[in-house]
Amino acid sequence: MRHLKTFELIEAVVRAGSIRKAAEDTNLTASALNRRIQAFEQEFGWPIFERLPRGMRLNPAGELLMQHIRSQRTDLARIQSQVADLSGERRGHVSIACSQALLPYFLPEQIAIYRAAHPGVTFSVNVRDRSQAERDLASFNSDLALVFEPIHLVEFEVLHAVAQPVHAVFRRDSRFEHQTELRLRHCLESQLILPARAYGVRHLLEQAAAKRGCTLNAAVESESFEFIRHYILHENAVGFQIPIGLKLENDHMLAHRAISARDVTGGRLLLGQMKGRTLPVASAKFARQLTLALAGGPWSKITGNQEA
Amino acid sequence: MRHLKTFELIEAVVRAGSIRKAAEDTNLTASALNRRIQAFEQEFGWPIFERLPRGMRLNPAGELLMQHIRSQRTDLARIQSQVADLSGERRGHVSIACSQALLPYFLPEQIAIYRAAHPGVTFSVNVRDRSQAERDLASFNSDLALVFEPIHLVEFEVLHAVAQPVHAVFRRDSRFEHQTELRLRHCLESQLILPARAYGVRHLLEQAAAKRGCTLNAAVESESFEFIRHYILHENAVGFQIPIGLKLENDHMLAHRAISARDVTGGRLLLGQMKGRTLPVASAKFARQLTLALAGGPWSKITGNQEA
DNA sequence: AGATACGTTGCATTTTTCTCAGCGCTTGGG
DNA sequence: CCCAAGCGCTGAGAAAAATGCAACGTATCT
Repeated sequence: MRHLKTFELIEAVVRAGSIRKAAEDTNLTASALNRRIQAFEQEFGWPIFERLPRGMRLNPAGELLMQHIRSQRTDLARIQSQVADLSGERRGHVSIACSQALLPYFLPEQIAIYRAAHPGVTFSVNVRDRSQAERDLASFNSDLALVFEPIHLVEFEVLHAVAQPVHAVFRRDSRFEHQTELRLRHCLESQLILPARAYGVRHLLEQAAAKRGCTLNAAVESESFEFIRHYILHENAVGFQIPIGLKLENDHMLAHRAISARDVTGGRLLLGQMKGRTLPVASAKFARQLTLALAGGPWSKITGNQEA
Repeated sequence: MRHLKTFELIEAVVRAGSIRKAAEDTNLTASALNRRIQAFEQEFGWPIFERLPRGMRLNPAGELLMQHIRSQRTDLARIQSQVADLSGERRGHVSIACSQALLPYFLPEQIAIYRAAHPGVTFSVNVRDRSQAERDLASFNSDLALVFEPIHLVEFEVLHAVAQPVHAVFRRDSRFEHQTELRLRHCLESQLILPARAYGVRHLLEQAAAKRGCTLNAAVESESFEFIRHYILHENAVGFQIPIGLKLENDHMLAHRAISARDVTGGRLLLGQMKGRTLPVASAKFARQLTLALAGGPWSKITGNQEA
């Protein structure tokens, strides 16, 4: 949009850290860019940048303004989305910040379902850990967040929540295959493949272990859930994940089963948005679909034994 | 602001109802204005005006956009106000929609107190009836509303509420002067000077009368509370107002006294803002002052007999 | 049917914005 | 200790965008 050019330029300067670098990014001369910034500061009434010998940085006034710029831009996008909707065009874009567990099965399926009904709607899916996801919402970088056990919850408005017990993942030929109830102490006797400490599953396991006075000794630790699943095939070890990231149907190699709730308390998978924000039409509709899927789908029923 | 020029022009067209009239208001040619509107519609993606043979009118998309424009403008003003505040300048503007009763004593005093502390803050005070006041908030024309017995309350977020019984106003030489308790039936024996039907006091009186099966016969009816007060001096009649609009101290001509709560239920004076909106610093601070004044000041204690 | 008010368009003109070159300044490295 | 590099900033001419003017087509009201 033409009339928002000034705002875009300001953002470019913030990103680049200096006028000269931002000028290159925006296909402008440093002098032209400089003058637009100065003209804006004049109209605004106060400087919004600190001039440092190495470039520009936002001052407190600028930080305040940046918030306005971001919310203003997404608000306008929302209006356009609403207009598109009332024109019957069903266009729009949905941006989601999510935990890794949603990547293999749940989100691909849900997005495919939605796009089958509304091919004009595009999606962007970003993997974020549980604190980053909330920052993404607050800075308007994502419309929705679907995260396991978020931390802060200050700007986070919960749209839906489902319980997700921690599941142990193991090879089909392991001794767990035929046990009726899975206890944590049995798992701890095996080699452990643990997710990194930033993740909710790890956090729940640590809590459970601490309560029992034992420690978790990871044979292998990884940030990638996909790696963990694949590693288990090579070494007869046990991994831990939440069921929404695991296959429901049979698999000839891997199986998974919930750990008894007596040992490890289950976590919550939360669908949320930024508090108080009105979402674009497409995002709001997709959120409704996710809510229904989470509430009514098989995901919510996974509390007992399942095979991977 | 330069980059909001397009928005201002769109607003001008909405107000004027046609490009040519709006062009005069904005010191532009119809052709220039027309082209800017067209350019904006192009960028926005959809037309926002209906072209009628008699001029332009917003279409549904335009209505949606107008909401954005208004909220966007006030949001920017809020940011500027916050910046002014953190620069220690304590500048800003407070716009208030209020009932007539606040005009003679309460608001002038409160604004004077505030401006003594913050001379950089300017005020605009607009008299609005109880439904108009809420519309003013919703369209961002006012930051605050201070109204007696508002009607809709949908977009209205109550910041503070105080009870205001209906008071009878009469000449000092009237027979009410020495009565201990004032009953409605005594008042109805006199000539009545009533406020217009739109006002809350009238509404409460009508309710009370209807409950008793009697009717209110106005000798004189007026929209102006000031007129009513002055008229009573000429004809020995009785008027009705709420105490916040009446003098606390003695007055050699007029006196007032609460009507028994057994006869007329008291109304509520509400201080409010638009639901969910973050007010500019100056407005928020002034609202806090008003809240304290209403809660702790003599206004809240006026439930018994007082002299005007 | 004529007058009027409306949005819209082509073209010359004015205003704004941008580029180019250069200045003064601070900083990091030889 | 000086010099190169990077920074924000300024002046003057070039380029681009916005504007004004006159005119056109059309629907409404009298």
